[in-house]
Amino acid sequence: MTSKTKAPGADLPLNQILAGDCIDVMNSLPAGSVDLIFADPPYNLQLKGDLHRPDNSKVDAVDDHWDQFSSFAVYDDFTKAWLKAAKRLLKPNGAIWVIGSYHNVFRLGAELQNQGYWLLNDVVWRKSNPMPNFKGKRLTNAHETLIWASRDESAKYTFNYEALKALNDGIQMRSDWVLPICTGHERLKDSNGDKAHPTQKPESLLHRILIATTNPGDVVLDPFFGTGTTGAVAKMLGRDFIGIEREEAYRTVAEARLARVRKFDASALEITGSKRSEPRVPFGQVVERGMLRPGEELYSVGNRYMAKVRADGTLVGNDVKGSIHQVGAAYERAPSCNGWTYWHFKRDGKMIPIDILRQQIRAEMEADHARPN
Amino acid sequence: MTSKTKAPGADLPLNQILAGDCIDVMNSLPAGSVDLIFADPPYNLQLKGDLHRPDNSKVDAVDDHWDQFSSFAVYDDFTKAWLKAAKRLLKPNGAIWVIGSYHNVFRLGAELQNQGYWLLNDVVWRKSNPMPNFKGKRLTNAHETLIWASRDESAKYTFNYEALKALNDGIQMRSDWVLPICTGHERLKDSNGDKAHPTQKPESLLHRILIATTNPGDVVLDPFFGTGTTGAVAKMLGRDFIGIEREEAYRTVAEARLARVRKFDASALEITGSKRSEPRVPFGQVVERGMLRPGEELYSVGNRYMAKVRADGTLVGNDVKGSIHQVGAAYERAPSCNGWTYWHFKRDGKMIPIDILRQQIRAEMEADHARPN
DNA sequence: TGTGGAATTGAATCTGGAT
DNA sequence: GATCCAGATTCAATTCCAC
Repeated sequence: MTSKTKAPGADLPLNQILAGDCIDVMNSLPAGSVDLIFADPPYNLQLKGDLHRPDNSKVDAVDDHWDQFSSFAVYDDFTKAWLKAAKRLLKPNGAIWVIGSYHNVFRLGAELQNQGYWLLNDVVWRKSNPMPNFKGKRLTNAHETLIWASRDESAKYTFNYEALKALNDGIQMRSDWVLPICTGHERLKDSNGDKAHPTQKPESLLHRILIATTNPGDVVLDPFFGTGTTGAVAKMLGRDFIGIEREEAYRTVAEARLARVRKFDASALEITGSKRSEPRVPFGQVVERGMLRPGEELYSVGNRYMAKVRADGTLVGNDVKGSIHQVGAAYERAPSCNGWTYWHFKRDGKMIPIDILRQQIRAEMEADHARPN
Repeated sequence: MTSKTKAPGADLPLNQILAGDCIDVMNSLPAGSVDLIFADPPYNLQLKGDLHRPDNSKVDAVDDHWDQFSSFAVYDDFTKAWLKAAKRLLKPNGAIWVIGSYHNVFRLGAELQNQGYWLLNDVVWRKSNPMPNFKGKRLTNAHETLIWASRDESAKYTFNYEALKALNDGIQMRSDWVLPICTGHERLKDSNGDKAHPTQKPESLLHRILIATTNPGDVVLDPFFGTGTTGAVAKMLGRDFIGIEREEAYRTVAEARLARVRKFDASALEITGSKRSEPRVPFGQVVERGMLRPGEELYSVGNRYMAKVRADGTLVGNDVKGSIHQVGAAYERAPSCNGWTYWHFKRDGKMIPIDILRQQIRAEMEADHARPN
């Protein structure tokens, strides 16, 4: 382990996991010594009873003691304190990433602003495989929010624009990132075979963050280190890290994990490869976008049947309601039907298949993806 | 314009644009009279003199000298005031949507929580055609954030789950919505041919919001009405609206726009409903009507368990007696069980779920209800 | 060893009406 | 307000297991 010429404090405990409360530990480190902070603080979930899936299995909820706060005021005090300690540690051109859900992220963002951090972007992690909403009472909670902020308005923060553009097939990176949640072999297990940490983040997320906003040799601090995803990716990418973790069980898992990591593991670079396939277009989008109006009549192939569009993107015909596919199948007494090619709308006396509209939407998406700059 | 019997205040100024400051106007309206609020508040922190404290005290100009902290405080005062006025207007089961970007949305969300609104989801509007980032210094700002919250934790808010699922081709709607920004003929122009409003929202966004969280006849308030997207979509979808707008120029454009809008057919506004709203059928009715006889045997899913029907509509199995749900739950050692789909009876050697019998009874009730007297 | 179907699982503020 | 209880409710990815 070499001391860094860039670092003001040569005594910086690099590439280690420090035990203890993150505020105390941060305050013990030299000011202005860290390039980037990644922080995944407790979300302050306020869960009531148990939640069961439709098959009656029980959801393994986040009920850990470290996520319990008695009020927003207590949570805000905690947030104020660690953000203040974090700011002191940042170099003048340093930056921070925080991640949260709607339970806590508004409080994080507001306090960042209050303390004079300068918000650069909010970034949405769109989960490709989120947990569904089992009770049908809300929207599927399919994303988390990250906030990227520099130490203050004058900071000359690091942003590797071209590297991110390259990661995104040559198109500039947007503020919404589609990445899968952490599952499979990447998900660390404890000795019982249960998940070692309830909220382990995927390496692909940290990979993108570190590629975007650090350079090799930078010092990355994670005050809520958990099972050490930040440290693992930092090590792979040739960045130095400092982890802080209060729970001994997490530290143990993280130490073992870090020992297994190899620097510049080429496979890490392939994690975020983009998949190109024809995107699914729900018929409802055609209605929402006003390409067809609720009440408008659609006609079947051969003009034998008619059905009307409803505001929720279903069709209603004679005694039949349902999707474009279901109503088509019912009329034809067929087990299935491709509604996109079956149904037509009239324009200037001509019958036009609704698939034209889907192609228009796809063309827009394609044009957007291919737009230069 | 008809007065609504549902509304507590028959003097509610429905389907109009009210001129004036939104806080003053909201405070002049009767409490508990609005089903849904959609709010797109200004997020300009440069405060071009258009924000003032609730007590109307003059705010020191911030355009001459950037003072971040005082400007946040002023913005927070403004947010507090209008959210408080909004909460007073909501019916007990009412809800609110607010939209913002990273400049203001964290302050909005935190204040919603502070005031006791109950956050239901944060929703990401993922723009399919955002403005690119020209300088290459940050990520393309390709989304805005909406927050959906009920008036308080106990509110029985409206959520048309099945309709949204239909809009999304049969898969439950997620918290990230991909919709294009408002362009083309939908984008309103002023007499110079310039865009009439800098942040006109697409009708598709309001369509989804109103389908999701209102029913026909509901009262929707927009305190920052602008060019009236909320009113236009509300009118199309058979909802009543109240708009508040301070700027005469926007009111003029909105009035003209609303005059052009036509309501959709009633049949087109019918949406896919929830099973919860179907009438409850006691299992005892199945026995009373002779569809199953006392003593008849029912078999569980997978044919593993058996129970006998008793004359009072309960079941008796091995050491278990009770409702179809209770006996099913006991056999499965599950916290609950839907007996209607769990139990099957035999006819001609085939296993048929007893839910078929419930559907027959419901169909009879339907036919009976529809029969003219 | 391959393949197809069943089982498992993930940061969750996840019911509602009658009594 | 607390309690009881009918009965409605899931998507994608991975792993496990039977054959």
